[in-house]
Amino acid sequence: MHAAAIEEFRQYLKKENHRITPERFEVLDYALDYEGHFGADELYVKMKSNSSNVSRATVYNTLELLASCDLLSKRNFGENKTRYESNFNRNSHEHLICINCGTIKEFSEPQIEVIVREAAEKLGFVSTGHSFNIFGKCSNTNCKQNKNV
Amino acid sequence: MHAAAIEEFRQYLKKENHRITPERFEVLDYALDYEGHFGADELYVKMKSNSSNVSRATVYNTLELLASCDLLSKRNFGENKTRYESNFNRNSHEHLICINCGTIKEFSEPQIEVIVREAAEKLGFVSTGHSFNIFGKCSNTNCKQNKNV
DNA sequence: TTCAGTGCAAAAACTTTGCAGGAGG
DNA sequence: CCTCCTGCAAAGTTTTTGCACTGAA
Repeated sequence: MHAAAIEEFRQYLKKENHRITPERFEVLDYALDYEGHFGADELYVKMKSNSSNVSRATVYNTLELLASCDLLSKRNFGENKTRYESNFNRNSHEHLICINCGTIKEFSEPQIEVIVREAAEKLGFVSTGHSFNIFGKCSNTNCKQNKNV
Repeated sequence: MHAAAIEEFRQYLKKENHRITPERFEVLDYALDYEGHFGADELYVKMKSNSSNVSRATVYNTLELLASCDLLSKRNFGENKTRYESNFNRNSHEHLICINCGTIKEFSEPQIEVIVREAAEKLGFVSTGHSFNIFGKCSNTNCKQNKNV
């Protein structure tokens, strides 16, 4: 299924002297299968409900590792919880978030890479990533109702 | 001291039918005096240590109001806590965050407003704001040490 | 064999909520 | 005088930590 991602993760773990454990690959599997953005606890609950017995601590720890090796991206849309999304076979993109219903849309804008590079250089940073979120109100008719962010 | 901001806040409260209470202006005062970005709880602790007796709930509530009327901006730098910063007499700006020591630098880039406008229009959103954060490593020599984000 | 990784539960950090009393309009 | 706001503490949410045990190398 996610053979390429699994291989990439395995090599990363090896290189960084982290142990290769079945739990870690189980988390990877669930993470890549998740549609859209997810929180660590959400993933943990989903795994539990599928009768996995991976612990909460392991899920949190593994997601951190997966973000370190760029298989996942860490996001934060202003709800004080960390969200992740799969990077696998995806291009860089930015987010538009509806402040009423929580709908998240994506867009790409090549110019942003240039801005990142120039700002980092000017201020003496080595950039490792960025997040660009636009907040607003979407055109969805029954928008107010579904507070399902 | 912050006469103009106080007046603006007063008018906002009136317009929105919120009551005008001394506690709210006390929070405003501390918020505008705060150097840089701060969390709600940080401000509460600071006020307590200055023997203010405004409650935690009131601080959280008032900061929300101050963000609604644009005297403060709400930020989130990926630490799962809401941060605020004074907007008063400040131009729009973006942030560069050091992932080691938490140093935050600012920069401006007029092009970003254009990108925001175009993306919102294309996806049918009415934009109410944006956040653009670049993460990276700063050039500070003793950077690893001070984890004082 | 060794120690990083795991499961579990408890603690921590930040925020929200419920309630009773008090003050703004 | 009617409620909105306040203070307080308790509860809620998400994440981290401590500890003893297990299993990868």
